[in-house]
Amino acid sequence: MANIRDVAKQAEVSVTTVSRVLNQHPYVTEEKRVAVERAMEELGYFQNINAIHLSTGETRLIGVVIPYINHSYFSTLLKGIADQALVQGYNLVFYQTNYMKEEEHKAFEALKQKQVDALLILSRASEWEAIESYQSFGSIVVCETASHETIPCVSVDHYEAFRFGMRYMVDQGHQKIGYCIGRRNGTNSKLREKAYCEELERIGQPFREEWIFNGCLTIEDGKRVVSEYAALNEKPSALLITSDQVAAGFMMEAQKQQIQIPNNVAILGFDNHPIAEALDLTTIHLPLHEVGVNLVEKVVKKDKTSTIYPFELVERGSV
Amino acid sequence: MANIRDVAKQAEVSVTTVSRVLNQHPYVTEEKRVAVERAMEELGYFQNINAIHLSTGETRLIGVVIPYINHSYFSTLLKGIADQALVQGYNLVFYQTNYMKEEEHKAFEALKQKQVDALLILSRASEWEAIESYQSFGSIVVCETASHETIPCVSVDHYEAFRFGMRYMVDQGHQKIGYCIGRRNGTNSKLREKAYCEELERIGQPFREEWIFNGCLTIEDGKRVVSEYAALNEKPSALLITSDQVAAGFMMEAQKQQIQIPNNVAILGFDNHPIAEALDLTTIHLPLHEVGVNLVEKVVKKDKTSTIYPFELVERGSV
DNA sequence: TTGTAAGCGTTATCAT
DNA sequence: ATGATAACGCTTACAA
Repeated sequence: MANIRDVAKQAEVSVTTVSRVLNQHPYVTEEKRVAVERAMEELGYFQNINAIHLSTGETRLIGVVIPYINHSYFSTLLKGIADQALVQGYNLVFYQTNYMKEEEHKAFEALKQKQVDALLILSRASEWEAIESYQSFGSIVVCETASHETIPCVSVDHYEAFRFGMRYMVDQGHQKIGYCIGRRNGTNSKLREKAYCEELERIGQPFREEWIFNGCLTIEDGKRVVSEYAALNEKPSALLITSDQVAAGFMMEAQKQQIQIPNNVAILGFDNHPIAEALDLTTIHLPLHEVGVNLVEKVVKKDKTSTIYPFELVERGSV
Repeated sequence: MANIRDVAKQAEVSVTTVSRVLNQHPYVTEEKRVAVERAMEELGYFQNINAIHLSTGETRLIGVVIPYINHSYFSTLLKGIADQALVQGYNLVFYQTNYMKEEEHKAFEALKQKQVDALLILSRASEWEAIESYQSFGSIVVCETASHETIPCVSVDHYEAFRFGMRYMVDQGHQKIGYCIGRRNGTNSKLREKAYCEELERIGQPFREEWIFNGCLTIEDGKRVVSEYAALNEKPSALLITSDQVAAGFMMEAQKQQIQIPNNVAILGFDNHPIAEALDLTTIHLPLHEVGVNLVEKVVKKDKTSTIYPFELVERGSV
């Protein structure tokens, strides 16, 4: 484990000179450079990155706060993040939180302790205030529709997307509309609930608690919803499902139970995951990969502005 | 940015004492502990983790080499890894490689430079020799069936699983069997090809290149294979598909094209992803979450042994 | 039980 | 162009 001093000694130069060739600074003669390079070779020298981190106060590491690491929505986002991190020469450290504030807190502390230069929060349980109090330790960007005064956000406009979905269903002649949501008390979800209520009001329909299916994240959840739906006395004729995975689970199970889509119930998914095309599921395309890319760009540039990405309806056969 | 010396001064103790309370060492009186804690409070002190890393030579970071971050097989593995890392108090740094040796090399260098304490290689393009040459810098575990002399491996027995799948198809009366594979030249894939050829020989069937579908990773690939299959003059009556995602893509597209499963072609998937149950896909269950957990346990314990996990047939309606 | 001081391996400032 | 030397902030012998 030779260090920079050993190399300097071996090459008969100062550590500064070694550091200079290491960092390709100008002002070092070809002669010395060669000597240093030979010494490094001979000693099998390599840099200790932690010493560099300590000295520079930078790590070129971005922390990513993510509830579930193998969830289709998040892993699409992640792909964009990872692709762009590669481009920018950053590495990623993952903090899988399961929406536990305690785990999110660990990520915040990592920023504070300079384990990472910056933080990307893909979804959160913590309050804005908690995040705000850590901003002085590094750049933080949140993947959320809500725009905060001082914390930059990048996301899709989930409120508008949902409202658009509602109107689309109404335009197709539906009045009795329910929906499936991942985590009802999440920020984006509250936005969607707001859009839902507003549209219901607009078309003069009552709010029916039992038409909101909560905890919908996976294919299995979609299957479960079919049973819940089937057990309903009064059934909605249309369902907005905020994840194509869940919608897919619903469709596959519905087929088994002879529930016809869209005849018995129309389905609108969100994401435009490949599974949607395979199942001929009408869905709202969300540019998640681009959001991921932008998240990294913003956090690296320390860009304090927020960006909202557009969504797009993809009409197929489920509505 | 107060440091440990500032705290020591403020509390009127030595830095060692501060370090002791920081690391909850014994041999520090309640009185001093309180004084130190007060000083830390007053100064808003927090540790700089890079200094700790430099000093201890440890980071409690595990590097994960992964080809694609949003691929169902890998993200299931990842979930197990992340869950266990949480338990063990390690964080994860991701090196998404797209199977580029150059990117894998970066991860190896990170280990060498002590950016991470250990490395988990979920799949690789690099040679064994390359990996071997980095073993002296930290614990490395590879997720692969092949057992290497000195490099510990944890995986499912892909050879046996595939062979079992072949025999199962044969037992169900199939003689004309093809298969879909992700990356034909991967280690696990070669093992599967070996099993394939051996079984073909056993039942006296010729090897048909055109019955091997390569590059099958996603739902879309499964769809594509349906077209390729449909275009075949002589068609296999059974297909082993080494990923449930691909199998799902195949099944959904097959249904559109009125190809009946299992009547026209029997399908056997691998993984037992939730999508398999939803589609009534017969599949071979691979305990990927457990593999992920074991990968972390092994790398943390510096356990040099290899472990192979059992698989299990899940019979449903596609064969 | 507490403290002094020597690392850990860099980078960066300031001379020369 | 090159080099001393002081940070960076912590841990850990060793001494007391």
